[in-house]
Amino acid sequence: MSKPTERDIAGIRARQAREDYNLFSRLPAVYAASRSQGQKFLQKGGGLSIVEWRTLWDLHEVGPMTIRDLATIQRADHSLLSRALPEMRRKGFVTMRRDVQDGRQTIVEIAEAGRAAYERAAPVMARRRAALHGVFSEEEIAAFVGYLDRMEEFLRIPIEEFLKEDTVE
Amino acid sequence: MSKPTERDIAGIRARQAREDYNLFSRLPAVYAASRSQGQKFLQKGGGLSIVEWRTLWDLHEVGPMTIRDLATIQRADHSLLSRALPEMRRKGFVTMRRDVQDGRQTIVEIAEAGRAAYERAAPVMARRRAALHGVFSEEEIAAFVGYLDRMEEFLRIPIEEFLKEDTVE
DNA sequence: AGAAATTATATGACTTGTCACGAATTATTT
DNA sequence: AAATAATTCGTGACAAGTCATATAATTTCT
Repeated sequence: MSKPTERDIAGIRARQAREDYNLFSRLPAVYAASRSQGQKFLQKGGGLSIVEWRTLWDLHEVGPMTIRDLATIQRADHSLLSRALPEMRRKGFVTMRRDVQDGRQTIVEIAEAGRAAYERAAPVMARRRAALHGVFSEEEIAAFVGYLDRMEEFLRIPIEEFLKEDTVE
Repeated sequence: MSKPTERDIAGIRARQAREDYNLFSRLPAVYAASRSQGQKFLQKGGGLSIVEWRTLWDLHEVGPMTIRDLATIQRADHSLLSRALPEMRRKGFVTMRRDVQDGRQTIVEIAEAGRAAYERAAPVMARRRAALHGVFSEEEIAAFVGYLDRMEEFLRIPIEEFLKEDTVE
C-alpha cells in the first residue's frame, strides 16, 4: 500500500467519500447487506429462503390469500411468488387452489410443514427485529420510513416528467 | 373487489399497513425501484447497464484504477466487476492491463468508446440527481444518509452477536 | 530464505428482483 | 349480447447482487 502504483489514491479516497452521500449508490449496498444478514439468520432458523420466510410469515399472520395479495404485501413483483410457490407446495409448505369466485386467482394457504418451518424460523427473526429496535427508537424508525416513503415516491415518478422540464426545481 | 372471496381482506390491509414500518421489508422495494428507475434513465442515455455506468463514471472522474478500487467505491462485490469488465473491454469501453508493480492487480482505464458512452449518459443521469436534490434538501440528505449509515452498521454486526445474548437491550 | 498469511482476481452456483408478453378469466362499455 | 378493457397468473429473458472456492502474486513472520 506504500508502493507508488499508477493510480490516484487520493482521488479514489475522495470519490469514495463523495459517494457516501449518493443515495442511488447507498441503497444497493444497504439492501444487499440486509439481504445477506437476513439469509444468515434464516440459515440459523432452519434454512428457509427469504421469499419462503416472507410468504410463510404473511400466511401465518393473516391466513389464506391470493398470489397478488402476497406480492402486494411484500412489495414485490407477482412473478417472484409465482415462481417460488410451486416449490413451496412440493415441500408441503403451502397448498394452492383456484378461487371458485374468481377463476383467475389462486388461493395460497399455509400447510403443516409450512407451519413447522415458520415456527423454527420465527424466534430467530423476532430476535433480529428486536435487535433493530435496540438500535432505532420508534421515532427514528418513523423518520427513517418517512425518508424511504419520499424516496420511493420520487423513484416512481415516470421518467418523462424529468426529461421534459427544462429547468429543475 | 366486492365479491366475497375466501380471504380476510381487512387482515391483508392491516398487514400491509404494518409492513410499511418494517425496514427489512421496505429496503428491497426502495432499492428495486431505484434500480428500475436508473435502468430507464440509462436506456434514454444510450443503453448502458447500471454496472457499466457506475464504472465509466468512476473511471471518468478519477482516472485509472484497479478492480478492487472500483468495487470499493461502488460498495459492491469485486466479482460483479470482474464479470462485467471483459465485456466492457470487448465493447471498447475500457482497457485492462496487469499492474507492473503488483502483478495481482488489474488496472482498468477508460477508453474512447467508453468516454463517448459516458458523455451520452452523463446529462441524463445528472438530470436525475438534480431532480433528487429538488426533493431533498442538503440537510435531509445528510439525515437520510445518517440513518443508512446506522442501518448498515447494524447489518454488519456478525450474527453471533445477536444470538448469544439472552436478553435484548 | 522459506513458510505462512494475505490480497487480487476469476469463476461457478445461487437468490432476488425486474420487465414483457401471452393465455385465461372477469368486468365494463356500448 | 358482443366487444373491449382490465386483471391474474405463468414464463422466458435478463440484471444485479451474494458467497465460496481456486489460483497466482505479494507480504509478513520466523
